[in-house]
Amino acid sequence: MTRAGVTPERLVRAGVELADEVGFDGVTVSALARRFDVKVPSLYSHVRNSQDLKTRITLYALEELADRSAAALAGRAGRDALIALGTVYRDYAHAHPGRYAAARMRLDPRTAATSAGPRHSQLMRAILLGYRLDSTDQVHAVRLIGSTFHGYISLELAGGFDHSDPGPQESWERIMDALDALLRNWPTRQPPEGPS
Amino acid sequence: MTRAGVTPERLVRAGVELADEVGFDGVTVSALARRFDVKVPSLYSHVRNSQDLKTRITLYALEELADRSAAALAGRAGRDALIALGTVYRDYAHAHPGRYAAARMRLDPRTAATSAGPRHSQLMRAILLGYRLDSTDQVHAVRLIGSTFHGYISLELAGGFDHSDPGPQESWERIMDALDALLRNWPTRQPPEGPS
DNA sequence: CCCGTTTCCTAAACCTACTATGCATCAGCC
DNA sequence: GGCTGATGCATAGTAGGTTTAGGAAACGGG
Repeated sequence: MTRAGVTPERLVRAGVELADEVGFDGVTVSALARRFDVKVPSLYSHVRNSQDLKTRITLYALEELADRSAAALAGRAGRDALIALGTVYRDYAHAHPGRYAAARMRLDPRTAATSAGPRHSQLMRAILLGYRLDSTDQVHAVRLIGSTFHGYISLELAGGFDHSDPGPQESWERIMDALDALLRNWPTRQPPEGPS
Repeated sequence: MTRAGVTPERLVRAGVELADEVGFDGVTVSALARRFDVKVPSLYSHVRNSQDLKTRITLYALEELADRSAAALAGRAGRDALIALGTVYRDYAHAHPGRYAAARMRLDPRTAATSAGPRHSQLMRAILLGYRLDSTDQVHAVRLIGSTFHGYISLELAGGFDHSDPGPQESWERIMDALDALLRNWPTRQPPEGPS
């Protein structure tokens, strides 16, 4: 009975790859045990339960995505920064759909606080430095950008743009343009009536 | 052995309610059988399998949401229409999170084509009649609006805005303002540099 | 009233999560 | 080199999910 060499770290790594192959929901203790050629209960020495496993995968994905975001944002501001961050998210979701799904899983507040989540908020906020928004508008703008990024990626991955004409890449670029224009010209309050 | 009176329609209705109570993922044939006080295999006379059940729930939710959207859009245009549609989506997601999740499930192309999905596209496009966009920009604008709506609702439901200050209602209103401003002033192409 | 259809059942095969428990192996110490 | 304790992995078993096969009982039309 030679040992398979299971460790929590290797489990998470394998879980991350499994997620990209079969989807985050397909990450089960059983599937992971098969991958290690080990019986299911053996994994419970290394991971508390299925939830714990998924949480670790989520934390891994959040870190990885935050690292890539930080790298992409270095030295960029305004429109460049906006597009760079959006592209990192979108590329990550395409290359690693399981990890992207994992990164969206809700964490309990205590775990979330020590995750890379706050780093993501920081980075998102950094984009706005290139645009002149007062501090209360910044929160709203961050939420708008986050919503649009996530919404677009989510719909695109779900195949929502598959059967209509302009490719998703073109729409993405136009939407980045639109967001940039919006941030440069953020409406002060209830905008006036009539044409511009 | 008095009959329980299970029909596909009643199953879907119950499944829809169950989804709102325990989440769309919690809709299982077993849970539904318990709700009807009937043994699990009995349901397989009325529904092909678990996937079929979920598809039917999705179709129901898509219809219902399209009906509400159409009602809300009647007689409205431009900014009013934009906010009305967004509010319908968001209110629906809050009141019926399970149905909203169901409505986002991917359908196979054949089923999708006969679903209320196309109606949703139509309604979304109708909003843009109040704004002057050329037809290629319309597709991009529809995708932007859809992404932002879905992204915001998704993040809000996932608790993403729970632990920071301005309430989600305020951000939502400001984002509707921003979208309206953007649509009234849609950037023609790569926008010029420099301040506005 | 009786027969066919429908509705629901039991039984059983197979998946996943998880717990309890036990044995084998490895590291370190004498 | 052999003992000892911690660790790695296994077997066994509970519990709940999906699904198929086949059978009995209720309902409804002739």
